[in-house]
Amino acid sequence: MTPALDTVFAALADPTRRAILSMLLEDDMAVTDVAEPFEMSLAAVSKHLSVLTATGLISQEKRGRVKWCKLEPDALREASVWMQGFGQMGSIDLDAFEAFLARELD
Amino acid sequence: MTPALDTVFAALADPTRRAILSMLLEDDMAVTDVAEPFEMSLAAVSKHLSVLTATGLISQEKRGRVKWCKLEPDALREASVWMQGFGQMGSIDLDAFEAFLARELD
DNA sequence: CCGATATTCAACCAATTGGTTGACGTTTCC
DNA sequence: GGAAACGTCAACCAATTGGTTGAATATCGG
Repeated sequence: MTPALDTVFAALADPTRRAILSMLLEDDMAVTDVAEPFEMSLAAVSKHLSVLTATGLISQEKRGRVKWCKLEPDALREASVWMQGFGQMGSIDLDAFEAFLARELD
Repeated sequence: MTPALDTVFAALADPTRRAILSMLLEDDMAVTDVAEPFEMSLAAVSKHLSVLTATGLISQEKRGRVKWCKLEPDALREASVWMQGFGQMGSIDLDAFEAFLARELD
């Protein structure tokens, strides 16, 4: 089940949540470490992480007393495709785009 | 000035507004015509159009007594690029991507 | 077992959002 | 001039959001 566009875009509308996603691009992180750079309570960051988890943009796994946060970039897929329906990307052939990616990432 | 990611994503989070953008992909439309398919007041749709205008996703021009709404897909650019920083698209070279587009759209 | 660490829960609060209705200003047409 | 069409404004409302604080729950290390 791909996440609904509503919730994905709503999740991305908050700068704190976007920053968290960027941080997780580097590596998986514990909740406390995610919260460290932000000037808000740990509880607030915990809520943001709940939102991201609910939309599927991250996943959380508890190991011992620490809960690890992991980026789930696939959840961005549907939203990304939707956006590509507009503007310069309007007439891209998606298969050709895949092929391009395959070549590029080789 | 490219619109802030905050406002663009927030604008896209509402299904009515996304539907409006899709409609405008076909052609420019008057406010009344935009509102027609929706089961809500004209005033409500007018508000949605104000939000879209404020973020730069559409522009509005009044000619006579009708106000025309026009899609401004460039406003999606920044958000689209941001999203491309994640997932399968993580390591794309943007210049190569542009070149690919140029070839593709030729 | 005890204290420290990691995280969430619950209650609360102010601000924002998405909708309503009714009145209002323009422009058009007969 | 006057009615109808086009659209916004203003006031209001309920629900959601993003934050706070303080208490609660696990888990770890000595």
